[in-house]
Amino acid sequence: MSNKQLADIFYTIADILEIEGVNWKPVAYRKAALSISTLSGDISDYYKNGKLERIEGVGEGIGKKIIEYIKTGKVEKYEELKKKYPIDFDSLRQVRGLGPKKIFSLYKSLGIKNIDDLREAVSKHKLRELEGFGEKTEANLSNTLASVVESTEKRVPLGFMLESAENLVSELRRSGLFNKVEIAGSTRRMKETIGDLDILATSNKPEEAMRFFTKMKEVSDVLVSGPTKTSVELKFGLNCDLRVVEDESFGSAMQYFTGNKEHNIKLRRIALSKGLKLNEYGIFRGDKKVAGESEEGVYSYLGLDYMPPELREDTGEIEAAQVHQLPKLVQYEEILGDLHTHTNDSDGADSLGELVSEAKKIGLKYIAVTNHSYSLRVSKGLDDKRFEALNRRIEALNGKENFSVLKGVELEILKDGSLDLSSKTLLGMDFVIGALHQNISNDRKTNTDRLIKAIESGKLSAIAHPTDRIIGERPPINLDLDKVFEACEKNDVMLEINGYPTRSDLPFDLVKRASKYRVKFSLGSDSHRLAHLRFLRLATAIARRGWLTKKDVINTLTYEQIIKLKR
DNA sequence: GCCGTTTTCGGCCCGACTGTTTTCAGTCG
Repeated sequence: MSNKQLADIFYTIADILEIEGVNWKPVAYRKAALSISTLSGDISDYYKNGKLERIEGVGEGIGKKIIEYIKTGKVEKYEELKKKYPIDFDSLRQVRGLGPKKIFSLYKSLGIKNIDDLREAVSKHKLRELEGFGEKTEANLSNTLASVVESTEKRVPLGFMLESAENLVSELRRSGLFNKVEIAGSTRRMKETIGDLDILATSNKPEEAMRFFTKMKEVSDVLVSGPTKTSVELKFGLNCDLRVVEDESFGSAMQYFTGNKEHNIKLRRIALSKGLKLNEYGIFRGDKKVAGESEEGVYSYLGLDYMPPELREDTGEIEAAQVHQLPKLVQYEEILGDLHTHTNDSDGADSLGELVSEAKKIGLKYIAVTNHSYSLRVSKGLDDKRFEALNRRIEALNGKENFSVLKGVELEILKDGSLDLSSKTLLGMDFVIGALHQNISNDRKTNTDRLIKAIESGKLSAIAHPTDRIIGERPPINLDLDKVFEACEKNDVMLEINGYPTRSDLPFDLVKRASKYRVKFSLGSDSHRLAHLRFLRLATAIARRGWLTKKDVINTLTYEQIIKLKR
């Protein structure tokens, strides 16, 4: 049972209802499906807590079907519809260019039920005869099918491609063909993973500019090309849309293409309720354009405070902006140091000296060196004695050239919740991050009790990457997070926001949830080599996406202030 | 089927591109 399976059921119900010509219900089912597939916790937890109808797009009817699914593993309405239309919508939907109408048309005329049937029909050139299809469509489908397997759900962690994206934009700017070029979309919102790259530009020579873009060395294929919109496939494994708009519409276009979709839809509803029309070209009263040149102008005309892109997820920011209650988010420049790094004393690639000089170079004021403790053998964890020696080396470096190093450890929390180093060693540390790395596939209570025992030890400064998820590899471990947050509040233990791209942990929605408790957050890059220090920026982005302010984040404190926080 | 400063009925975001068709339906974001 999973959120995704349930979401797929609702997507399929939506597709079938659309085929049958039913109005609006498909919209409702899709909306619910989207909400469910992007939920942070398991859907059955929402049911247990009586919060099903708090999920956006879930009302009485869909709520009943969710309960039916949780209790029986099935949704009767779905089973009925599937009997009538035995089509594998889940996989066919993934094929670019196929929507419910075309899928049904293929089924009705050729009996195509799944991807294999489709492959065969395409290879026998059967599609070109069908009404509404043609040779071009058949050829496009043939191309798409060749890559359909690897292309499904290929979201990439933001941190791994942010620099490439920024380089691409710099290259466009250097061409001299554009007036403005900016990154939009989920990259601008600093979402933890991105599915494609959106770039927005203005130009006096749009055709020439588009041609330049399609010929760039980073481009491997051109998917769509028009005067205002061009989509390409990039060699570093992402699709990229470039849109060119007029300068006078740049603000509303930035707003529109930054999203997210739900945020935009809500904005348009607000515009409608004020007798206005909002689109990517501006705000219009009748035919008269009343805003659109700047993004601030768009929000302010709708009676809203300006919202930093990181907040635009439709998780309450619009409502807060209406009553001027948006938080003043922690700024990237306010982060003075990195509180999670490794050297080659455990599993890092570089020496203490190299790490320190690189950190200084990029403008940090301090770092905590937090190597692994003894029991994490695969990472060459240090025992009490080796930490003692390392800490002497750190002390010798300290305070020189306006830079400081905190003596730290990423400490293994053992199977029974006890700690991996002696109390004496831990008391000599400036920053202790407790972590679960091993024996983590236990039940919820076992995991939660183990972590809480460590939190109550009085020896921890923070919990490292609290959910332990690895994006694309493994789901979060089974934990009662509210109990964990509560224990952190009681025992003055911080929560880490780990900016390493495949961790991004805590995730932003849980940061927001945790901040309802009186807890502080520590940011760390989890650097294992010099180039990783840049991931501190991503941890800051998650903090901002989780609505944190300067006072919530201890990396805004100076070294002297942090060591005074000692346990 | 959902939802509410349009509030328990009557709306539901909006435009670009493509391919097929010759004025538009389907798909996508």
